[in-house]
Amino acid sequence: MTIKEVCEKYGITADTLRYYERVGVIPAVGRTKGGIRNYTEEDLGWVENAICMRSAGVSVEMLIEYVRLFREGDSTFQARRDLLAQARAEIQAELDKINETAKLLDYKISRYDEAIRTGVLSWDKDENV
Amino acid sequence: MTIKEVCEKYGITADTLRYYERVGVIPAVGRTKGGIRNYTEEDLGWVENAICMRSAGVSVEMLIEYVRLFREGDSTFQARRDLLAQARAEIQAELDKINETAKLLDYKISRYDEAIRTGVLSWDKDENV
DNA sequence: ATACACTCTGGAGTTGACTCCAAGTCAAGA
DNA sequence: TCTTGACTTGGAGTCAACTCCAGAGTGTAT
Repeated sequence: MTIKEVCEKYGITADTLRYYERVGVIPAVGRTKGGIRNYTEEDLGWVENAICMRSAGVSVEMLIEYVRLFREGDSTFQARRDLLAQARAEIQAELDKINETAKLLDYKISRYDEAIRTGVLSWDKDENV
Repeated sequence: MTIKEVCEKYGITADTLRYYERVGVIPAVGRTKGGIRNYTEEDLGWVENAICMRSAGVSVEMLIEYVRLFREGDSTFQARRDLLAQARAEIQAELDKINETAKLLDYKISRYDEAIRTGVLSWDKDENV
């Protein structure tokens, strides 16, 4: 699969794919004899994984570390598990923060709706913005 | 309240507080006659709000727009409500993505745990990394 | 009144994660 | 073979959101 096809499949730019490979977010992709990238199913698995993790805010640095450990082989199983667990904990913290903010936003929006509905366009003085 | 006290209260740097004020994430803070910031309870409400929204990934740009609308007065009630609703939708999308990734991570971690426990350090060939 | 910690401003620098570009190479169709 | 569009690399540029700095002013304790 060419880089263009991979881009279209995942809605990502070729520059980003090359960047991911260059810095090690995904392992090196095989090439044709002319030097052009030829993505295998396994490569696509790595690409998919990178996109999924990045979309959740897992850092590029952490993904690089994971690939590095993966390349070192079976002796890094525990280290890889621990890295994933760390990523999991980080995104859980993120989830908690976002949920809290979501609740606050829901409250604020309901207060605005009420104010707009009743025509009373003011807050209690003890209430923040 | 001085900037230092606000920093300590919220675990944020003075530079960030001044930055937020300079770009308009929070409205201008009152000063002593010598020109030193003196945060009121209302200012703290804005600071708290900014920190909460930023921690959930709401953009600085959106917070600036909210403060701008707020300063324009009651005629912007609907616009402010809509902006909050937009922020709410954005963080919901973020929540959905993170939850999806969390599930994948949980699965991967359980697979690693199983592999480590049984001593069988290999995946099925159809399974990605 | 002097020291010392704190604060001010404007502007430059940093970080993470891309994103773009130039100059050259590759490959499929006419 | 020639053209045209896609691909290559290395390196520079961009963007959001801070973060740091120099040089100057403030304020309080001795």
